[in-house]
Amino acid sequence: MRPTVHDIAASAGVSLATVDRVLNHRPGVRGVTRAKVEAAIETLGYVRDVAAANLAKGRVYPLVFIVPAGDNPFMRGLEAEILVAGRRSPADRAQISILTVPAFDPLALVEAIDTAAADQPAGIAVVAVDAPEVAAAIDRARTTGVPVVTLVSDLAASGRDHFVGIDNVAAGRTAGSLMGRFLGSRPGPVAVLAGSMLVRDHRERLEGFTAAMAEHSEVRVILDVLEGQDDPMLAEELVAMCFNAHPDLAGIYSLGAGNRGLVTAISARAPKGLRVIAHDLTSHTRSALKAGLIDAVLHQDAGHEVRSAIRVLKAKADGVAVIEAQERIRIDIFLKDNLPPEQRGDLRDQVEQDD
Amino acid sequence: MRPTVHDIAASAGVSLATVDRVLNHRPGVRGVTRAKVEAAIETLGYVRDVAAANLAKGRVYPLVFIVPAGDNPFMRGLEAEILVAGRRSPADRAQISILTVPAFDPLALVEAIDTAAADQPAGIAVVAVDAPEVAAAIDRARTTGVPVVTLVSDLAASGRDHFVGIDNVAAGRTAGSLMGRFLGSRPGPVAVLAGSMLVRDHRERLEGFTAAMAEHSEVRVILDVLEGQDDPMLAEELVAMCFNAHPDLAGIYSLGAGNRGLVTAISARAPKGLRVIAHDLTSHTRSALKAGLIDAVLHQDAGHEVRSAIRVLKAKADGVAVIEAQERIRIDIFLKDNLPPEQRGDLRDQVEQDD
DNA sequence: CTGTTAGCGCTTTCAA
DNA sequence: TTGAAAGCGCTAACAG
Repeated sequence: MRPTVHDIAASAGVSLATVDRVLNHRPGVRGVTRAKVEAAIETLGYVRDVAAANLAKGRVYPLVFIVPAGDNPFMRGLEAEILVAGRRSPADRAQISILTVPAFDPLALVEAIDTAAADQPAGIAVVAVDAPEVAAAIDRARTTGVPVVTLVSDLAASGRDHFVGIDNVAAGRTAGSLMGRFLGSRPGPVAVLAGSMLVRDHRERLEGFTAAMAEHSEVRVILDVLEGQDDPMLAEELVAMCFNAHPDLAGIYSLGAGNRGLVTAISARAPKGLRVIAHDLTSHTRSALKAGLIDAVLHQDAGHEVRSAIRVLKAKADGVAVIEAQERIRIDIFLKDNLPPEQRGDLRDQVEQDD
Repeated sequence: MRPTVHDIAASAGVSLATVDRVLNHRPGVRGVTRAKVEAAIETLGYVRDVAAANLAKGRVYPLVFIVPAGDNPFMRGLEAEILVAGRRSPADRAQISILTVPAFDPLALVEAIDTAAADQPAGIAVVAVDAPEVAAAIDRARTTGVPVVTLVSDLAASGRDHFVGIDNVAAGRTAGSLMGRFLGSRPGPVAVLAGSMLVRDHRERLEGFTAAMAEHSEVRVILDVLEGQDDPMLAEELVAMCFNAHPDLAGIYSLGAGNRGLVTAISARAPKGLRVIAHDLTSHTRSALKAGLIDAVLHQDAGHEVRSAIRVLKAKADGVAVIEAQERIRIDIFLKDNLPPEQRGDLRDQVEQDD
């Protein structure tokens, strides 16, 4: 049997309360006493039973997630993952609530943040919009003592405690590296379809993509960015026009949302041998991948992100350090051949520890 | 506050013990009483606090992992992950012990399985060798009531309860698909370096690779398999000979271990523009990826596999169903641009829930 | 500064 | 067939 607080209390010749104080770095223990207890902990190899501690504490962590509304499939998937986490949240003593706000609307976001902070939750996770008012709102929340993490889209200008999301420059580089290998010495320019260059993630992905493409031996023209506003209709139109203007188009990198339009345009008439790389595995990109219309999809696992956000916020609430390297979100690459199984909603009801 | 056993006891007008009996489907409760309790559970929306239940039960799960000895980096990484899981095992009430056995030695493996089963642990996870004696040993253990899962390498011929590992045919297909895209219309044959065609995983990977390559429009010669016995020296030699015999070699797929030798041969003198895809991220493949000697690495996350094995074995021990789709292990693809950070050993000391 | 005591939500003897 | 009471490992009043 592993040692308990009773064992170290006995071994150190003190009471349970004193052991507890030492364990939790609470004040009111003489140096000598503390040393005795620590020695006992050390020699007995004591490790605290976190489950029992939590049970005794009865502490809960009210957490607020703020996500953009709208039909962006990635965001809807993110929300679904938050709900999943919410359903098994009793297990990790988190109480999760979700606030949806109009997309790309700084003022609405500011209001949501202020509202959330007013309830003094244990933490706030927010999909940030890159605006000074938003940064200010985040700073206000933190001043009130509420930890804030940015989710998916960062806002470094704010004093947010942590960013939960992928390294978008690296994602862009990965796409560029893949595209370079896919194209080899095949001639022709490459197009980039983005949502908006006003969004930080998209700018960063483009930057990484361009850099990685430049590293390849073949010289290749990268056309002016097509800004599809994450809107399927507009994206389709822009891509179709691009096909017209560049019949020799060799590749296209879609670094934002609106991939439904992209796929429509491609299946209508794409230049022969066109290589396509897109972001985020959704029902649309998944089926396009299977059909061979898209070659590869870069992905960030929303479930991982949500669980990471919860861990980080709880850690911040407790004033405990976060192991940054451990909370780094992976950039997944999917081909049609390594697609994960489609998760039915009710399967996710089960406890899912990781993976 | 969510309802507790006390609440349902009060609401149903019975004692805690009776509630517990109903909750755990234990006998000795009248039908009417049971119905009353179940009604209360339903209307109050009760969900059991698993942590508290485990605390009260004090149940532990002794689990034995059997892995091959030797300097195969993947296996050593696997063992490291088992140790990591072992260190935080108190949290999930698992008591993990590791048995190492000579690699590719069916008899030694049989003995290890029998020894492990003799202690009547809650479960056994074994990296299987494809031999009838091993299948028989696994069946013996299961007859004794000890659940067994195969890990990384399957043995479907046995009655193992579950296989924890990647779909190796799909992995081969992924490699073939990538290779096909990398090579495009560039001429030249492709070589395959394997450990041994006697191992099931390797056979399956080859099968998938060949199939995927055949699907690509370009006709391409796939050379006879080089069997490197997962031995760096032999692998180096075989690859070097292959370079000699085929100066126009376009690509090489290394589907087993021994990649240190592969990398040495490549860095010595590889045909210009050679595309290389290997398996398993190790220090060797990682640095070769960074150096541009390898284009892509397919990977199975040993940490995920270990945690999945633990979950599955505990579920089997409790006679609870496993959600197969949820326990499916992903095939990861790494380029130099999306490499995960190198985990320092001591970082893994922290609790890592998933991801 | 230190100890006593009750209790978190659940399980488990032992009696009734 | 049912219930009372003790206890899992830890924390948190409240006393001393």
